[in-house]
This record gives sequence, structure tokens and C-alpha cells, in this order.
Amino acid sequence: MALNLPQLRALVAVVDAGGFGSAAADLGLSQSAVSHAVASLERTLAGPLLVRSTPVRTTALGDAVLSHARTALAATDAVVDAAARHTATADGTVRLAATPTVCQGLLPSLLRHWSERLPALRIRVFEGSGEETEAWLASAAADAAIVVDPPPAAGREDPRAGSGALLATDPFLALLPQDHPLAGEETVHVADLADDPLILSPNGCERHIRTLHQLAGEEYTPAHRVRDLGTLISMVQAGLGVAIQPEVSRPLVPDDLVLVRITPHHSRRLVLCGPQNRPWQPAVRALVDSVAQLPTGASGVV
Amino acid sequence: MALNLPQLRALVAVVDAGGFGSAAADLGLSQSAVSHAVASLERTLAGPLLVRSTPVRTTALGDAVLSHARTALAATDAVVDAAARHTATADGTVRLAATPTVCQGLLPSLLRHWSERLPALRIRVFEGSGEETEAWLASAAADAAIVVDPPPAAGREDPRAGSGALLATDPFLALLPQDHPLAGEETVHVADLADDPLILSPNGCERHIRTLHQLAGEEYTPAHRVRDLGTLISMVQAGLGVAIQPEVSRPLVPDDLVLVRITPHHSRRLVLCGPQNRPWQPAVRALVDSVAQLPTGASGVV
DNA sequence: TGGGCTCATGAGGGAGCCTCATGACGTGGG
DNA sequence: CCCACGTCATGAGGCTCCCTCATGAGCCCA
Repeated sequence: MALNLPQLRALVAVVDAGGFGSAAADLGLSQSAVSHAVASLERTLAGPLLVRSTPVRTTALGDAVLSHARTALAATDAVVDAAARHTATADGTVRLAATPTVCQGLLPSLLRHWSERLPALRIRVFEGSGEETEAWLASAAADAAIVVDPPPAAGREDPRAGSGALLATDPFLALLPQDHPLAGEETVHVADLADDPLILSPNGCERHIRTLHQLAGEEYTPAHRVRDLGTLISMVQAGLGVAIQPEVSRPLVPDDLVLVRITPHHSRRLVLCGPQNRPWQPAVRALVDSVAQLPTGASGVV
Repeated sequence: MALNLPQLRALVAVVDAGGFGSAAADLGLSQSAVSHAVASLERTLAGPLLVRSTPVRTTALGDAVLSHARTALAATDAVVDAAARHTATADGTVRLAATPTVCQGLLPSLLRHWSERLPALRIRVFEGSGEETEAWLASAAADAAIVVDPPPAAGREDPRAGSGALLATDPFLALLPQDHPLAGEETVHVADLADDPLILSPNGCERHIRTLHQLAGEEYTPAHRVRDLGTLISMVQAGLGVAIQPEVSRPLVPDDLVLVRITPHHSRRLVLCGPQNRPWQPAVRALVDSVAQLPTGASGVV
């Protein structure tokens, strides 16, 4: 004879209503059901819980049990409440904007994570340059975006916007052919690459690469500019030069190229967030929350 | 499809064990039962709770639900724990010593109260004089007693003894025939009764009555001494004199006698307690606790 | 004494929970 | 490459339990 929820509900209802009949009415059951429930609970607890009088009173045993019964019932209600609140906010479709590097390097594992943690959520990915993604987010063409180096916590015009989640602090690395003289090094310096033609990475990384050269006191003279990351990789493979790429592009680097840590150290912050000028979709909040509890800087999100 | 405890137990066990099979082993069930339970819980909450992988991971919905499920289960465990602790301490037989006045005036309602609140407890009443009751308690011939004016909180030799419950502050009243000249008064003074023969109440009340006369500055000259309260009442009914009786004897006073408030005010404290020189029985603790939460000074305990 | 109210108690039906057996899926070693 | 293995899902079946209906017992009050 195991304890169960209807028994506890009956006990609490009888105490609150002051009688079996009115408790049955409150619970939407027959008086008989309430009587059976309390009687079986008294059997499992091996003692009377209630004094049958008008109004009913609790025995000492009933008193000792009652508060725990209330918390148990409150907790089960909290279970269904939490579930209802969750399903109300964590479904629908989110339009997510991101840059090509992020889409190819970081997003696959993120989408896998979300499909596990938030399976009711559909995510449509929109790939664009850094400027495009921010414009889409501002113009409501996207619901969320992975933005690079947003102003930290400031510039949020709508107080309902909330804060984003730091997905990774993404360091810049040197991309070299495997047979490059420095390919085996632990770390290379920007100055060491001055003799190699620099192939400029696509999209919005140019700003960071220029900063890197300024930090090193080196002249910034890119030899080639390409738009597509595939093109860049092919050129490095062909020995036409070297490149500087963020860590997240590692999954895309073929076996015959290597990524080597570069000094001076410089990195960019990749942040998942919703729009700054209007309230976020609940689903976007759920997406951000589900990655916020991950170890920070986890470029290798499972 | 209603939420129930086995479902919550299954969910928590799977998360803790890291898999359905080991959770089933922990719960002493088949793997199939655990699978069915989690599946039905996911149906009632309208969303997946777990990601089936090795080891299993929670979805965001699962996380939101899990902590509430744990508290619900802990509370149900607390219910059976409280009941077990209670039945372990609140049964058996208690030998209760009390004076005749208390036995006749106060005990009936107390015994009714206890038979409701602590029905598993049998109480054997031993009636004796004040000295006898205290001697029985000291010699372990009684397990508890209702004692008059015990030294307040001091003189407790065994620290495990605990403190008693104040049952009543029991004021002394004048017992008069209904046709006595002062019977209609709100309050009478000890000096007003100087002309009436004083019939001494039985048992240990003489000390208090003497104190009353000292407080009033009156001479203390009892005309009659009787042992039995019934005798005293008969004599007052016969017009042979007046008496001074504690409030608790009110239920025993016939209709043709009246109890009138007396000045100077004097009262005795009736305290239920266990022995002072050895640990109390758990059942005695339960008795004391069950009256301690009543309104104090309730000579009219329901 | 009889009516009304309250709770207890059988009998019966239906839904649940559990088990056994089997199938689907992914994984790692020979 | 494929097979063995471990894990979980899924039906079918039995048994327990939970609920309802009907009826009886105890109590209070007129």
C-alpha cells in the first residue's frame, strides 16, 4: 500500500474544507472517494489522521503529516506549472542571423545542442556579413543573431531586451600550410609572418587583423582579398600565402593546413542575443538561457 | 492523464543514475516500467524531458521540472518519516498521577482531548494526594503527573527531562450556597466570610487557603476538616458553612451552590510534566506537546 | 421518533502500473 | 564489413488501485 497523490490531496482538502463532503465537492470527486482515500492513507501511515467530528479536527499524527503533504502537493503543482510555462515560451520558430564563419564553425554544434535541449524550437538560419546580421536584427528581419564584439551591456535601448549569452571568446590564429617552416611551432609572432603574403579573411575580420598588426607594431599590407572562406583555404593550400583566422573556423580547416597560436594575443567575443530596440521573443530568451549555463568560452559546445 | 509519484520517481532516478536501465535497478523495477513512466510523464507535460543518449541528458523542460520533482518526492518521504517517527513515540501506556480535584474537574476534558489527538495512547489514571502524586512520579510508579505549583523551571536534575505544560492558572473561589447573602455578588472578600464557618477543602489546598488569609490579614480558623470533596459539597449544601475551592472544581459544583470570585486574588498553577530525575517517556513528551499548543490557562480544555 | 446530515463500507467497472517478450538503434571490436 | 552488445521503445496481458453507485450506521435536532 504505497502513498500516492490523491490520498494527500484528499487529506489536505478535508482539513481545509472542514469535512469530507465539502472536500469531495472541492476536488470534484464523490464523498466516497475522499473517504476511501483518507482511510487508505491512515492504513499506510498506521494511525488515524483525522477526528471525525463537525468540523473535523486533526490528530497529532495528522498535524505532523499535514505540512509535508502540503509541500508535496505544492511541488507537484509547481512541476506542471513549470512545464506549462516552459512549453508556452519555448516553442515556435526563431530566425537566427550569423556570419559565415560562425555558421560553418560554431553553429553546427549549437544547433545540435538546441535540438536536444529545446526540441520544440525550430531555428531558421540566415547567413550574412556582420553588417547584414546586425541590420536584420534591427529591422526585425531576424529574431536573434550571433554578433561580434557588441558594446558590453550598454546601448540596450529597450529595458525588456535582456542580456545576451557569451558563446565564445574567439582568439585569432595563424593559418599555415602543414609544410610551412613555422607550422610546427607552439606560437608564432605576427612579425614572423611579415615575409609571407597575407591573404585577408572574408567578412568582418579585417578590423581585428589590423588591430593585431597595430599591437605588434607591424605594417598591415594584405596581399590578397577574397570573399569566400573556401577560396582562402584553397589559396593557403596552394602555398600562395598565409592567413589569420578565428578559432571557430577550426572545424573547416583541412588536414594539410594547421592553425597556430599567434602573438600578440587578440580575440573577439561572439555573443548570442536578441534585438536591442524591442522586446525579445520568449523563444530567444530560452535559446540564450540554454547556452548561458554552459561553461563560458566553450567554443567546443557539445 | 494525471501526474503521479512513480513518474516523478522514475524521472529523478534516470537523471541520477544516468540511464533507464540502472535507474530501474535502483528503483527495483523493470527497465520497461521506467521507460513507460518517463514516456507518460512526457505526454502529460507535453514535451520531451530527457535526451536519450549515453549518459542521458535533460532537455530544458526536464531541467525546469526536475528540481520541483525532487522537492515533491522529498516531501512525500517526509510524510512517511513523520508518521513513522510519530507512531514510534506516541503509543504505549502512560501512568498519569493527579489529585482528586484535578481528576474530577480537569482530567475528563483532557482525556477526551488526548483520546482524539493521540488515540494510540492508553492512559491509566492514578488518583492520590499532592504528596503521593509527586512521590509516585519520583519513584517511577507513575510516568507523568499533574503537579501543583512546581518550582518554576528549576530543580530539574536530569537535563533530558524537558519542560512541562501549564494546563491552567487555577484561581481560588468562594463556594457558597445559592441562598447565601453574598451569592449574588461579583466578588467577595475573605473578610466578608469571617462570620461563616469555613469548611476546609481536602488534599493540598490548605496551604493556599492559609496564604489567602495571610494576604487578607485575616485570621485562619477552619471550622471543619473533611477529606472527600463530596462531603464538603454536601455540608455547604446543608448550610453548615462555606468553602474556598479552586476553579477546576467548577464542573462538580451542583446547581444550588455558586462559585464567586474572591479577593485577594490567589491562584495555583497546574502543570503536566514527567519525572524530574530521569528521562521522560516519548509518549509523555507527546502528551505534553499536544496540550502545550492549546491556549494557555485553558481550564476549559475541549 | 423521524428526518436530515455526515461519514463508512461493499460491489463493480475501468484505468493505471508493472512485467515479459521482442524490436529498433547506435557503438565498438574482430 | 559485420556481428555482438548495450540501451531504450513498444505491445500484450495481468493485477492492483482508484473511482462511483448504492446502502448502512451514527448523530443532532425538531
